[in-house]
Amino acid sequence: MIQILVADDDQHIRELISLYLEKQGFKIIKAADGEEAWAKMEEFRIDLAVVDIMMPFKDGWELTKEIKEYFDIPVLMVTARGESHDKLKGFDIGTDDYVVKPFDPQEMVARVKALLRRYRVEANNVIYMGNIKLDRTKLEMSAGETSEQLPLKEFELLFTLVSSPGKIFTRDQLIQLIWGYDYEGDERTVDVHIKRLRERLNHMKNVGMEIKTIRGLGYRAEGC
Amino acid sequence: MIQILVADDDQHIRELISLYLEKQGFKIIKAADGEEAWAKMEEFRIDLAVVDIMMPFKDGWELTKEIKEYFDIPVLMVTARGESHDKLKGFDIGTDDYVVKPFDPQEMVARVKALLRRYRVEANNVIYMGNIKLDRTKLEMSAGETSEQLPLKEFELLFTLVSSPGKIFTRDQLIQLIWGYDYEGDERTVDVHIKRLRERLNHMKNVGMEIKTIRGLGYRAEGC
DNA sequence: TCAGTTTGTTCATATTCAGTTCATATTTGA
DNA sequence: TCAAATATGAACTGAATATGAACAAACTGA
Repeated sequence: MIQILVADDDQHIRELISLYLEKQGFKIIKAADGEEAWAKMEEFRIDLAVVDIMMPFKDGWELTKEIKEYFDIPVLMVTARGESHDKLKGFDIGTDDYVVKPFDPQEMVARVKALLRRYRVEANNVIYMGNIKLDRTKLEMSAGETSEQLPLKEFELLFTLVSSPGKIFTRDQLIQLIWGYDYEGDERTVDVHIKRLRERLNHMKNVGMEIKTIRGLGYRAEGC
Repeated sequence: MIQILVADDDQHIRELISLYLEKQGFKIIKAADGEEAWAKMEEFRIDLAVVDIMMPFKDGWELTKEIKEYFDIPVLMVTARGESHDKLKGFDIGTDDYVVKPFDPQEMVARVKALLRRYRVEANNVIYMGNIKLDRTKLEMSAGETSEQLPLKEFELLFTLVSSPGKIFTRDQLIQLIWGYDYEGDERTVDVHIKRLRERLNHMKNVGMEIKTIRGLGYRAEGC
């Protein structure tokens, strides 16, 4: 069951949002201000948060910042008209998308679904990073219109890195995870696969990510 | 607030465990069988699960496996005497620790705390000082919007200093801690790394801390 | 079955850069 | 003021990584 936190001090809007989302089969946890919203975040396992900017006690910026710091979930912000300047600020602190009041409920629902789709490790076999999509069932990497099938090892390597963006993997860890603990071969094999992956990522333009070398440690996937 | 799931079909044991854990200030979410436990996992944000092996509908193995697949939390299993063979199986699927019935509630509490500590410590790869944040998994230093990746030695040096703010480290101590006791090189190497760190900290504005020289002794991290 | 292709690994070599050293300047405290 | 400690800039070096190519193994389709 997907659970969504709706934080808005205006009861009407709160109910409106909840109504439409419930119709989609989501379970809604409601909060009337920022403090309450944070309390609910701590209590419930939340998949996505819809956050109004203007709220008593703790405003939407503050709340979103805290959510992003402690949870790895998408946040949809609700802004009033004329707060457009703030939008940037919102994205900086990790908002994923926003709607402007008054908004079309259908559009809001669409955005929520898009965010869930984007964030979801769809059936654990599809993950996203930057502009690329990795489909494990097809060993396929795609970006925009182009897509390409990768050799098994290369795919697994990329998939592993992308499954924890930012995390540094040592060669040893990668070998354990992909080749298995009893692999006898050379650690440098990883380097070669990394090189080939980089070539592919270069040929695909606008991938929005790269594999970075952490000298002395290993590799990591990084947005760019 | 730390929230713990207690899954046991025996009401007495469930209450016993809950009682002792509540006394420690934890919030307890209770479940009487595996299915219910999973439902609670989905509903609440759980920090740790205490799981009995023998449960109706979905046994402890199954439950633990699912928990481990979808959540990154420690699981303490409760086994009946004579299930010792199964213990291994339990560890295979990712149990972190177990107690054997009948158990000493004090011991159970101790194990829960140890698990929380262990998991926290492992999450202790991030420390803060002033306005900077140091993420050891990424070798990353960030302050506000900007962040930067440091070379290994520089990072370890900064991390060491910041992990005990105010404490004076001699060059010798730093070398022992970072380079190892068998380092043969020059003590002055520390100075150079300190210098480079200071350059970085200067370029980052508003870091809220500095590395101070204690003439004749060494260095320390200081708020400012 | 067999040539042709793809994938995975190894190896030899080129390149890079973090870490160190060193020479010199500056600061500090008595 | 002076000697000792520390800061600084720059050059060096070697270990780590990147790269190109060759080889081996597995797979493909006729």
